[in-house]
Amino acid sequence: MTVGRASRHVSVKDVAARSGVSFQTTSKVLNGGGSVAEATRARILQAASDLGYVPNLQARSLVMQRTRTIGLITGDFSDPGLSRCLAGAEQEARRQGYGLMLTSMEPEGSGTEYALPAMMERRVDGILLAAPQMEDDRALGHVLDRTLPVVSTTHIAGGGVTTVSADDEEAGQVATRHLLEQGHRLIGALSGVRGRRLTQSRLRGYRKALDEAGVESANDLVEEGGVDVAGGQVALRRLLERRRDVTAVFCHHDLLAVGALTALRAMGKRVPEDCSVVGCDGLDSAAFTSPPLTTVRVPFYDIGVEAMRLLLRMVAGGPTDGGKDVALPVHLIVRSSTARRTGSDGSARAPARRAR
Amino acid sequence: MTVGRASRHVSVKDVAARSGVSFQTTSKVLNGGGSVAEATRARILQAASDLGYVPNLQARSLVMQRTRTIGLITGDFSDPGLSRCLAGAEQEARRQGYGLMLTSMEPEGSGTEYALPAMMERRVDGILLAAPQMEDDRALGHVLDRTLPVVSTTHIAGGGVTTVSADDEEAGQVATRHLLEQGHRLIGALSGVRGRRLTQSRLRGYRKALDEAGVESANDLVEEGGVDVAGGQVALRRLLERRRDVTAVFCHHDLLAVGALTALRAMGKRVPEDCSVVGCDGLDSAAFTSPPLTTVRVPFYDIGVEAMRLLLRMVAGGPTDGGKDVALPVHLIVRSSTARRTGSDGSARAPARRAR
DNA sequence: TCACGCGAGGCGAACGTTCGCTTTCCCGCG
DNA sequence: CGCGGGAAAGCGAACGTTCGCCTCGCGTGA
Repeated sequence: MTVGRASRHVSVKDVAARSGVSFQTTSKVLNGGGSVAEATRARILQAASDLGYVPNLQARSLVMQRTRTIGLITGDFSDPGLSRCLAGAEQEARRQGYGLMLTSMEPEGSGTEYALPAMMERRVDGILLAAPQMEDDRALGHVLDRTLPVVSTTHIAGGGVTTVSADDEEAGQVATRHLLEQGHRLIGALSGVRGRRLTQSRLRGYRKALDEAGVESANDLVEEGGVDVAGGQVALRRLLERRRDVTAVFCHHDLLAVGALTALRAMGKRVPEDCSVVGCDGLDSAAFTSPPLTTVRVPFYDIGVEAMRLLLRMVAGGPTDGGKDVALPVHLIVRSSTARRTGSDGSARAPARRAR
Repeated sequence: MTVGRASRHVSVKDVAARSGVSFQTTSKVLNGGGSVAEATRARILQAASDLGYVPNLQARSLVMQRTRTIGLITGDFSDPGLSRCLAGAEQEARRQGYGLMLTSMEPEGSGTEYALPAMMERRVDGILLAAPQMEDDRALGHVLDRTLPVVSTTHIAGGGVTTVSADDEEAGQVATRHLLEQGHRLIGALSGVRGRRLTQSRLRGYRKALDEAGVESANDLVEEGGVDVAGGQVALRRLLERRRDVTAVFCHHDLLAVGALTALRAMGKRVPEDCSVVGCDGLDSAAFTSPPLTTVRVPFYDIGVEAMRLLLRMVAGGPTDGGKDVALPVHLIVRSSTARRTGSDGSARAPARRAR
């Protein structure tokens, strides 16, 4: 039950008054600069702690022309991958003593008009973009102030923006190779949202692996699954309607794979005996599907850390090598949703290796 | 390839110079205050837009003594529930024109020493706490400046902090009642982290429902499952070792339920024929377990919205009715992991009602 | 003895705003 | 014709810092 307005914050002047020096001297002490007698230093420090002095970063930023704050523009953080990435970014920023201004955008992409101005008004030192849905938002890429350091975890329309992400082509390739090694020759794919860079890369990896092995990579082997489990279900159905002889499916992300798993079960097909399924992303939950999902682990957390690290380096005045693209390695996690291709009998069960 | 440091930001003085008035007049126009001739107003506005003027919120905050910024202290946002809640809070803050300073804390609870000062230095107008792991952090509750509006989504040790959360007791009660209605009489529970308020509330609801029905609620019917799927698996095993005649289990959250599901399958038990399972939280993924999980939906998003709304009301100077507790309603979602208790034959399959 | 140097601290300005008060000017009314 | 009043704009101060430069006084070397 607080009564009135908060009592005024204590400022450096208050501390100065209490220790009998000018406020500038106080400032010196509190930032470790200048030469101050040991006695007065101690007196000031004491006064500051007595009064519970908390420096005002607003004022400091005003004169320093930097806020030690990074703007974080993100999409939907219910997305497990994104939120891992955010966690990494946040932790790294914190480690380096930076604050984070958070804005998210609606799935439909609205919010750009709000997010950018909000960050600019607050004079953030740099911007970290982690919003897949705005990779083709031309306005954004255009509006983005070129003088402000920016790093993105997705490709940005205008180009020229530094990017940190996973090696998505490799991901597609690794997943597909795994299926090929298991003897599969007719391998379908459930893709993510068609237009996205991410989707294109994973698709490219998939095709590359097939080509390497001299195996068919027809267009009607890939079906767009979109973004969620339900999308995976209908995509798998459609794929199997067209090509019922498919023995393995590469899903562009784990949610699609979950959809595929449930759809297959509903159709009375056994996984992996009748059809192998491999996912991508390596969500925690993928370890607990039935059967546990073989997937390609994407280091979301590290992407966040690395992106933030790069951004802060740019902020600190490092070389603004615009448009540099960093790709982090991925790796396969073999569980039990994939197995050697069998003849008509479903005898061979155990997959090659296993991991958690 | 940007060359030097960013060219100075354009300030209200620059705009003033360009339109031939004093900067104070410019300020007047830009905030809509005071009386200014229509002609000059237009001229100033034009100049501002020509120059691409962006107001400096730091400076404004300095004189206004408010930042229009809320500090958000959160736990692990990989937690789907938490991240939904954050999404709600973010959206509501944005809607009301507030910015968000984000800090998260490590699972072990470290970070408090960092988070609070970081927020105070930046002079946030209020703090939204959404970090389950620090509900028993005495230091926090104590340190928390009583003059600063604070709302939390979990109980805070010191007390006196306004709280917005779900009606967790009701959740436990609803879930358990559902099982009772299905004819179950020996109902186990897999609890969350023992010490937590949340766990205690759900447990209380569970016991209340059992008592109402005059059914046994022995202590050895509840097993601590902790926080993740793996925890759910071992907890279920332990529970069934002790009481193998249990026909239904109430899990304190969906991850535990997933663990229970996989453990039951591994033990060769069918769900729901041999054992019904009901979860809690209503995560999206619960719709895609096998079988799809009956669960109690917790309105995480709304909790975020409501908490932020309340906080902003306090910030705006509304009554600081300290320690008020808001509990949002929950509701049952019936899927196929629960069914009527059967005799020894597993004939009755279809659950009462279904929903997605 | 005197100038010089240096340690300790103060002073003024600047950062980009908002806000209240004053000045100027013009118009209308008594 | 004089005066009050209101619209339009300017001015000064304040918010809480940092920073460069100045001043003071004391010890020291020539």
